[in-house]
Amino acid sequence: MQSTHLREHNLSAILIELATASSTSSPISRAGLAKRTRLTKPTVSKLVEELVDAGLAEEGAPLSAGAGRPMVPLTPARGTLLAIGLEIAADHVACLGIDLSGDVLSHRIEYRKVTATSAEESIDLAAELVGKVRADAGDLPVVEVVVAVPGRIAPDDGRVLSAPNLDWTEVPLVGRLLAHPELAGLSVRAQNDNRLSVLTEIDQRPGESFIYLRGSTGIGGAVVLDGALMTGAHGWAGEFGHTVIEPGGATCRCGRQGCLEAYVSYHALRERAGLSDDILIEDLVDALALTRDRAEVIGMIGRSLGLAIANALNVLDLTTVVLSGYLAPIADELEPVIRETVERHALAVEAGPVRIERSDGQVDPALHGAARAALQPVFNAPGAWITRAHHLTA
Amino acid sequence: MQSTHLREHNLSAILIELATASSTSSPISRAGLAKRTRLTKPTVSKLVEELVDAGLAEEGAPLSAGAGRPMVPLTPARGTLLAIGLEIAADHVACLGIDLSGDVLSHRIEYRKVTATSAEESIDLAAELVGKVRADAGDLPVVEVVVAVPGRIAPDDGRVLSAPNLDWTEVPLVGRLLAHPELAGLSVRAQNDNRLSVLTEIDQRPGESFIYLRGSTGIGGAVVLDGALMTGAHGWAGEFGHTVIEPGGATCRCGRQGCLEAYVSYHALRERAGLSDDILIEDLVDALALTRDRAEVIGMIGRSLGLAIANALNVLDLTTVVLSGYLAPIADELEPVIRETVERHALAVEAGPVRIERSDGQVDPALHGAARAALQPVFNAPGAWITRAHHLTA
DNA sequence: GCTGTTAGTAAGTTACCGTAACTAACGCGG
DNA sequence: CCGCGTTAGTTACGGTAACTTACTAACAGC
Repeated sequence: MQSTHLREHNLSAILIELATASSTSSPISRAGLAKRTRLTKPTVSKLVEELVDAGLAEEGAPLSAGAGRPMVPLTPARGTLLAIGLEIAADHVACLGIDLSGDVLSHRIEYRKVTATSAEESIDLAAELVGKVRADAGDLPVVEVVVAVPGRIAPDDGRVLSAPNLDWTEVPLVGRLLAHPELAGLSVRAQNDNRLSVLTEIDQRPGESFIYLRGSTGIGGAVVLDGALMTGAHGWAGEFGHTVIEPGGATCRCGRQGCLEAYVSYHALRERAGLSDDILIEDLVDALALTRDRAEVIGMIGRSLGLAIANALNVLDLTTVVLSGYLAPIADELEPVIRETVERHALAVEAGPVRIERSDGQVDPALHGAARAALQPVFNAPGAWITRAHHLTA
Repeated sequence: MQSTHLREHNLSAILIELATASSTSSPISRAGLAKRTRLTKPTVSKLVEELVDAGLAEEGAPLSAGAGRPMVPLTPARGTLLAIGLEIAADHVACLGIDLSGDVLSHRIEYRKVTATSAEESIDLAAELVGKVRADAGDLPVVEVVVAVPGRIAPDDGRVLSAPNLDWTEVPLVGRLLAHPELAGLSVRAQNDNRLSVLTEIDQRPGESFIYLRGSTGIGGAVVLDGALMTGAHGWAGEFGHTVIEPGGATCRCGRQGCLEAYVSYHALRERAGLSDDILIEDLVDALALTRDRAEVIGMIGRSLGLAIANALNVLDLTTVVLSGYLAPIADELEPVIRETVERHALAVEAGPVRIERSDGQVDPALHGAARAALQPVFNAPGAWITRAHHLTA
């Protein structure tokens, strides 16, 4: 490592610590940061000064806590920069602008059947929303734009390879977005919506390791190790949807047999119960419970998930599972079934209890996750951002 | 990070780069190290000088390669320190002493049925072997002693919780080793033998990500991400032996049903074919082929492994699988069967080919891995080792 | 022998962080 | 109400690691 990078590293460590502290517990002081980062007080003071000057951190009013001089609480600055999340989903296009503190500066959403229009129209609409959000926020410097798409994305150029729920194949998403004046000169990245959803969960559980399972039209997921999202060779580590839970079992839409999604995805559950496709994902379980015994429905979903989870736990040796999407509302019902199945199959439980928890996430985790992902450059390299922002405003 | 740690970090980076370069390709020069580590030439020169002075690196004779001044090749020093690996297996106790270059300075092995004697006797024998190896190597400063045990180990105090193949339960292995004069004052750690085996494979594939499967009495394994062994919450991430490949299937020794080990472990295969337990692990497949069609045997093993591998690949999104232990000699036969099973079940193959490879590892990977693990402190903190070694010799 | 090229060294500078000692601002107890 | 202990934060200074620039060393090819 070069000595120049040392400062950047420490600056980043301080800013991250500052953000996690003020989101999980209370604001933190310079002295507190010094303890956490193991840097000395003068060093922290100097770096914090730089962050405050650059509009990345804010001092609050001195706060007394018992004896001693009151601390000056530090928080991530509000309203000084803009990180933009975009979401293109089957039934809506949305744009969210947040600042470094995570506060929402603007939220624009347009409901429409994306499948009913061309991909180009949807992308143009998205670009339009970005323009409105930028205007709402008062033309703050933009860190990055991250787009959430329910499909597979080429890691090199942000091409959407395939997004079945949008009826998209080979759509040059990022390329077309960049062509719009609203996004000219910005850094734009595209990511799978499931992988972005988990970022909001990582915010809630800093530094933890867990398996994330999200039920939507399919079953998405991710693996988080020590607070870092695992990518894998092609960027879909933790996509549990096509884990085989029954060799030679039911045929899945992917053509294989016995996949998890062949049993507990929205489409599989709906079709096997003979329900119409007008039914909303979040109402699915309630609707199924009308046709059959609710315990039976929950049992079936829980056992299928349990098998997939058990194998994942065996391979990864983790102890926490977080249920999200349409699984979150029924997490408490599912928990005993999943637990029983996991304990029957997973070796890991011998070492201690497995925790199956409900995600208490945002309304739209993919959109929020995208916006949060768009903040990353600032947290990873505050110094670089400071010089960049300086050039942008000058 | 503190500025004091910067030097240690760079020293470590240089030493590691030096070791990987001289093991994979040819020796490397100061200028080459500067390019790889992105440090400047003067910085590298200074740090290399420190390594050479401390007996961690060696200069070779100048070597001309085309135009320009010939480079001075640098290699890890040989014969200046001792890292000790111990192995306690069902039929032998072995000790291996290597230096920083990986050269074997001494190898002592005693064949005996460890189950036939008490745990204490075996540990005493191991300590004795350590003494001999230290004498063989000429009383060099010892970095660390790492013990490979086929069982579960308490991470805090090196107690063996259970080692079925040794008939051990609750054996204070590290504690008793430390009580011997041959190991007085040394740093001693115990680790599972499968997890140590993979270290030799990591040496062969620096920086790669892969799944490692080792067939011995059970099916052990590990997950390697970017050259780093994944640990998991309890240190057994990648233990594929108890992955469920057939819900409600054959009963395993662990009490669960349908585990991989219930199908393709040494004991499972041997017992189902009605063979005696005198048969060696490496001869098992040949012996099975006498009772049945060889293709049938290979097919059965391959399909079972394939299911477990497919699920692991789905979860981890990796592309390389390395077969080791008794699986290595038959890897070429297994490959088509595993490939076919994996391609039928794994989603990851859609993005590219899955490579199923044979480990061309050492004769005794666990022992070599243990010795290599005992080198780690030097690579991780060369500066700390230098001052420590200075104290030891003074 | 000249030139271009690559390896390595030397001297001086920059810059980051740590140490030590200070001031600031509080609560508390006499 | 005034010191005293305590915690927060700053100032001044020094050490040290790495970078910059400029050099020498040693080769190949013409």
